[in-house]
Amino acid sequence: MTNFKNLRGMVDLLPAQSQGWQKVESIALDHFSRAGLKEIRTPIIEQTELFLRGIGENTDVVGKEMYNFDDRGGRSCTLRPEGTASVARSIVQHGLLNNGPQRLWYRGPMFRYERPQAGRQRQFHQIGVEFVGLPSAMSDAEVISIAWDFLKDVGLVDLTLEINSLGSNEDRNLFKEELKDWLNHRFDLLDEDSQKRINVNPLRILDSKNNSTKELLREAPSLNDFLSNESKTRFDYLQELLENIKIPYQINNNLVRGLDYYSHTAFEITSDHLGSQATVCGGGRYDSLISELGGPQTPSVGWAIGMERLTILAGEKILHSKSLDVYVIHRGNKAEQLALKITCQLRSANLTVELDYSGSSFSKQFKRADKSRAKWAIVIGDDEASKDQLLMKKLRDNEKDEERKEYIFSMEDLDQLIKKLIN
RNA sequence: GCGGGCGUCGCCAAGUGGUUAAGGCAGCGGCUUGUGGCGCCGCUAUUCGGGGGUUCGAAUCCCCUCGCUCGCCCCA
Repeated sequence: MTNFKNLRGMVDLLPAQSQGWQKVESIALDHFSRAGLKEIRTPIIEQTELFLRGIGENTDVVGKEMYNFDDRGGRSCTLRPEGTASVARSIVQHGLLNNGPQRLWYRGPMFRYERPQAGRQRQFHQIGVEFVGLPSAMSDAEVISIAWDFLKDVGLVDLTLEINSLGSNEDRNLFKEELKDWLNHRFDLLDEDSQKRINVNPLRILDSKNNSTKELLREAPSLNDFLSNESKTRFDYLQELLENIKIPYQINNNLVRGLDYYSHTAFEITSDHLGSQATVCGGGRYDSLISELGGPQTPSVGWAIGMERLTILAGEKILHSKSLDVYVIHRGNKAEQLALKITCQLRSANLTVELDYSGSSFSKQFKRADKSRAKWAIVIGDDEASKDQLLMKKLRDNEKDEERKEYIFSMEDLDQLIKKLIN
């Protein structure tokens, strides 16, 4: 076998899809720049330790999904499974916080060794936002609104925003102990996964999908009841803010999320058009991540959107590509030279131009011109070339014959020609 | 990592053990060596994801492997 294939879960983005991605990305960039965000680009490889510390050793992502390897110097390296830890690292390393809070966005490939599924690949792409150094509930609301408006603008419908408060670290630790206690008293009633999690990550049991565990958990203590007054007030205020800017939300007290660094606000935006991987956007507040990585205590909030899932949802709507203005048809040696010349000139006048390379009959070239959906054809053959002229013909206009007009231009009259093409 | 379905030309597919692997779309060429959107004609898989096995004979049966897909876990 001499043919090569892509590795499992590593997907080629083909020309048919790349236009849709570009469109989505340009909408994102537009939203980000209007929100005053700056881009940050970090390497896709980091030392493994960063993710162990940042994401948490007991999370699934770290425990079973990372691509790790030793480099030639014997350093343990990891292909980043998410963006936030790297961004936090970079901010601390370069002392960006000395310039005040950072409002940033990033995009790029992430890697997780999982079984591929619809909307899930081993190399996948996130576009994300981080507000670093801002403690207020208002920043939570703003960050959520950036995601929400962006997704709406891409044309997504039937989105649901779910929010929850995980409380402060103290709230959560108190609750964890209480929950562990409660669960241990009912150990035998739990499913196997949940039993394993009791000591490692009891919070995750809360959004167990196991039916009998779900049933049992109805009676369980709720994190909500362990929130301090301060945390509660904060969460209430966030809701008030969201209502104020007319972003509909649902409270989901079981929304915990799988990365250890979250505190207070956690949120997800989901769609029921995605199959079982319903989350398009996930995020939350991470007030202790930066200090965990050796920086100052820095309250922060952010989210990430999965590009694969987003483009699945955006579907056809987004795929309209820029249509061609001109298709250049030519035949003969002299004509060829003029054809290339006029193509370049039109492009520098900002027109979209495609040049035929087949060298086949005019009839064939016209068929291709028609198929290209260009508005105009420019024709250069021996006749035109010898007179330094070109012929321009209007294509597919209202499907009416009288619109198929032809015009002859001399190569000198470029300005007139362009004017004709643009109107 | 676990469980179910699937894999025939660039795309959609028929074929389910017997000597030549339908068809449609797209592509290319011609009818029409200088004029398009229709029509007609022709060409395009020594091969059925890959490897091995069973058989006189396999795309069709078996094993392994790769990939896709759905669900679980988890997440974007």
